[in-house]
Amino acid sequence: MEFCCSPVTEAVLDEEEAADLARQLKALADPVRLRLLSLVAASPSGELCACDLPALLERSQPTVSHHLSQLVKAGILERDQRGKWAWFTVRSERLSALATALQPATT
Amino acid sequence: MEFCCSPVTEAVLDEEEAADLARQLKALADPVRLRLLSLVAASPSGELCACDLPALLERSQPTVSHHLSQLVKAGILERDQRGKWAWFTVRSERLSALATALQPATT
DNA sequence: GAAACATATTGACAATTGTCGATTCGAAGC
DNA sequence: GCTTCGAATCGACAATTGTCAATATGTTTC
Repeated sequence: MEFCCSPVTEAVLDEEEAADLARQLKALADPVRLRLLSLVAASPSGELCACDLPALLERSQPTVSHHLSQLVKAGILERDQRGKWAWFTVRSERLSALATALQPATT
Repeated sequence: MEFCCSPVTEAVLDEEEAADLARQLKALADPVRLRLLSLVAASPSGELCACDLPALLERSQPTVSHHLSQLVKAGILERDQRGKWAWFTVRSERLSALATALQPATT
């Protein structure tokens, strides 16, 4: 599963490209996950401990864990286990690839 | 409902921004709608008649109509009724705004 | 206005999703 | 090895979604 996809406005997506891009966009298309992402991205150190997220997001620990794994599975967040805590960072290049896929052609 | 949102990586999204951005991304997060979008965007004239879409997408007419209205409601496509046919164009500025919302900070 | 045809709406249904409580897994420290 | 505590998984449930067949709406032409 590599960096998907060429801009949607450039050429007609085939079924596979469309499915792949849809899968990644779906991972982002949830308010809790978007806030989660922005919390990690905007944190001073660029990383956040999972332990702080239930309070910040006002969701239960299992729910937060579920959303975290969705974002990791989609390649948007990266998980790093340090001792008993799990830390998360944004994979900017993946986010950037998605932004490019949506960017209209520079015509 | 205006152009949403500032980049997710720039500042922590509040609930409302997150919900609005999620709503728009959700409109894109489907393979049929992504192919639909790319068909319209990549068409030589920049527009496409709804009448051609069921065949191109291999979906029933009601299903295509459903997806079209999702994209229009999200502000990503624009509908133009000309006689008995409905023509669709991409609202590039909206797509561009979404791309910007995902673009990581230029750090 | 009646017929023809393009598109939207309705109704139904299976599949997926977001959520939480309860439980399990796993790593540190004793 | 046992305890502690952070995080993942399980089970359940309501809500949403993608799909199509059937029907309705709207526009053009006769």
